[in-house]
Amino acid sequence: MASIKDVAAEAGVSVATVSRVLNDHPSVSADARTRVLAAVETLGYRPNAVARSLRTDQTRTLGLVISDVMNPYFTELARSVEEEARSLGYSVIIGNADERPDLQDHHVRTLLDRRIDGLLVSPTDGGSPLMLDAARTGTPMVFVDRWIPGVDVPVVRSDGRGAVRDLVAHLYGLGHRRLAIIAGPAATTTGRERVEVFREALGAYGLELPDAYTGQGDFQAESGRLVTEGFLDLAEPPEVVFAADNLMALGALDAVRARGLRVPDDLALAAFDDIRWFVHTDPPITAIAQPTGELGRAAVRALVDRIEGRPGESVTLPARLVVRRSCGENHTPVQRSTT
Amino acid sequence: MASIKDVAAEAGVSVATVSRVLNDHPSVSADARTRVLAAVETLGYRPNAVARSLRTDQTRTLGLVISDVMNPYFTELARSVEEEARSLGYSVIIGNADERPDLQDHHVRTLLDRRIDGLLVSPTDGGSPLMLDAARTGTPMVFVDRWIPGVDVPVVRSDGRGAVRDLVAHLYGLGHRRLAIIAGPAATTTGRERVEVFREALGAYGLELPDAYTGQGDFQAESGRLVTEGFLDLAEPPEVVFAADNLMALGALDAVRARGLRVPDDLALAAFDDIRWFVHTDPPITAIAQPTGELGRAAVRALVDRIEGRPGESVTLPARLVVRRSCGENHTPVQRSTT
DNA sequence: AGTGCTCGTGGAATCGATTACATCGACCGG
DNA sequence: CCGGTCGATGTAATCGATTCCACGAGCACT
Repeated sequence: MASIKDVAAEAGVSVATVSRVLNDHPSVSADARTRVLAAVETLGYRPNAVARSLRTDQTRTLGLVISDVMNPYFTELARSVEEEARSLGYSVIIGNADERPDLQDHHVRTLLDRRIDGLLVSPTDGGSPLMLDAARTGTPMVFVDRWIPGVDVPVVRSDGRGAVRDLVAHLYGLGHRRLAIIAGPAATTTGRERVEVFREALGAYGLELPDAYTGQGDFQAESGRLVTEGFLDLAEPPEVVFAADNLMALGALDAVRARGLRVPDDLALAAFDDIRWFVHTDPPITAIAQPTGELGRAAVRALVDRIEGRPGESVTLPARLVVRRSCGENHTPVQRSTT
Repeated sequence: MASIKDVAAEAGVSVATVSRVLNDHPSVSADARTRVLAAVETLGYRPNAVARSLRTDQTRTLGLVISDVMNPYFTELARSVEEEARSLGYSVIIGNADERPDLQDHHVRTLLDRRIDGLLVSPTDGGSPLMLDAARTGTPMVFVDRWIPGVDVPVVRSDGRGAVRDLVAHLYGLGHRRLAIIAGPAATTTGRERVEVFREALGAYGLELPDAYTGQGDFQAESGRLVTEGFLDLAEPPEVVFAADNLMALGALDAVRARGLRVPDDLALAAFDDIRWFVHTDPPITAIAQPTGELGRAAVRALVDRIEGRPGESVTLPARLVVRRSCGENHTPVQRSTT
């Protein structure tokens, strides 16, 4: 592969001049410029990004460590992150943690080794020493979706409080009184928060969230299935299950089906995170939709701001309720959306 | 960030010795080794992968350019690719082409600039000069799922011939005679091939595939919807629609629903690519399942073989039919699977 | 004419690793 | 006791860019 030296030789100038042409530095003569450009063309020269990075100490690459690529929510997030990054002249390397802290650490480590300019993380846990360290020692960093409390890093996320309130209103209006939740891992902010918000919303209607109705999941489909089976085995099973993410909702659906029961008649179902497949399930699932694309874009903007020396602030965007048929037919005024 | 020089100073040895310790070269004294390791520890030193890559001319990174990350099939492929690569000591950078040749080119270019060790591609089109060039000039490369005919690059893919035959047998057994297909882009091998294989399988039953029953899609949901509407507008609409990928099947489902019709009673539906959501749609969708994970792993192995100087061969794995309810209740002997 | 700019250019240092080569003791066999 | 080998180590070249600095030419102003 041709290097800058070859180009310099071909054009009859020094490597310094070639570099100047390529980075369009002002003081290069028109003549030199055309000769260099011609040489670049004939040699099919492409600058070696590795060498450039070594010298300039910037890779124009962002790292994105997400909890689970197979989760459509994160896939969409990853896609919007890449799009926005590309439009700002950055590439992104995605690391899939699969909800495993060790894998998360592995990815953070290799990304750091590769000297990415900044890191976007949706933490799987409370934060390993490695990540805390990176944050402290000044690696530009932004949390997206989930975050680690007490760490001084901007957070880009959505606030589901209003939407969960709308959901509870919807459920209450439908006559449901025994509501259960499949929580996410307590180590994640979203895992904890969604339960709290739900409990709070129930409180407004004088309803409780007993321990028996609080199942512990891990954001994966299988855990949703297991927890739902537990609910169904209860002497007095809940009337509604609210899954804290889309995969656990899928698992819940499995569990209900496996018993020959039906949604919403035997058990109503709602989920946090709206994905396009929810329109096509049987029945279509009522969900809380996050502005996923906007979240990804905002996160990249915040990170790039940090990288380029600007402030880079936290952003919180509201989620909204999308009512479908999985909680029963709807006749209340809280309906907000469709499709 | 501490460099190898700092470590050398701290340990009281030369950088060469530090490097030797880190790459466990045999001739280093135990004493030097422990001192270096201690220094590494206290300084929290991590080797700069950028510098190392420049010197060794290898990045231990694979590039993966896929057609569409939002397609669950490719998401799963990407995941298995990353897993296998990681186990072999490589990282992977994913580029999402979104079925757009220009984006595909953009990613190939930046990956090449970053001097990735090898490239895994699922081409969106017939191949740009850039990609053809890369293949010719010796960049280790492997095609996965789709390929470009006439280019001397190993191909890892699945063969749907047998499964499509099983599908047609299943449909025929159910009494269907008017079968239509939503094809993928003619620029892709899978787009063309699936139509041919389908036509061939129909032929075995004395059935034709008229032009009117061959809709042109682009592997995206919207095109599936459009094509299906066209089919439904026909004076004599087909009894079955076979979508050449999962997203177009989703679009077809939309189209059928939008008219208040039902699957499979009014129109039966089958898809190439099985994804977990198909179990949960209404009705569950009959599909041809590729061994996606195995495909991804085999592709990585072939690529790494090439990179490390071993042959690196093409692999073809069989797909299989998974019968569900979207084509009508099944009483034929060809049923092969469940779940 | 002399001074001081600016402009275009090349030489060389630099980034942080790896590694060929040289050096120096120690040890071994004859 | 001496030449040779081997093991441990350091010095310096190298990878391919960017960029500081120096230099010379041309030009304007006094």
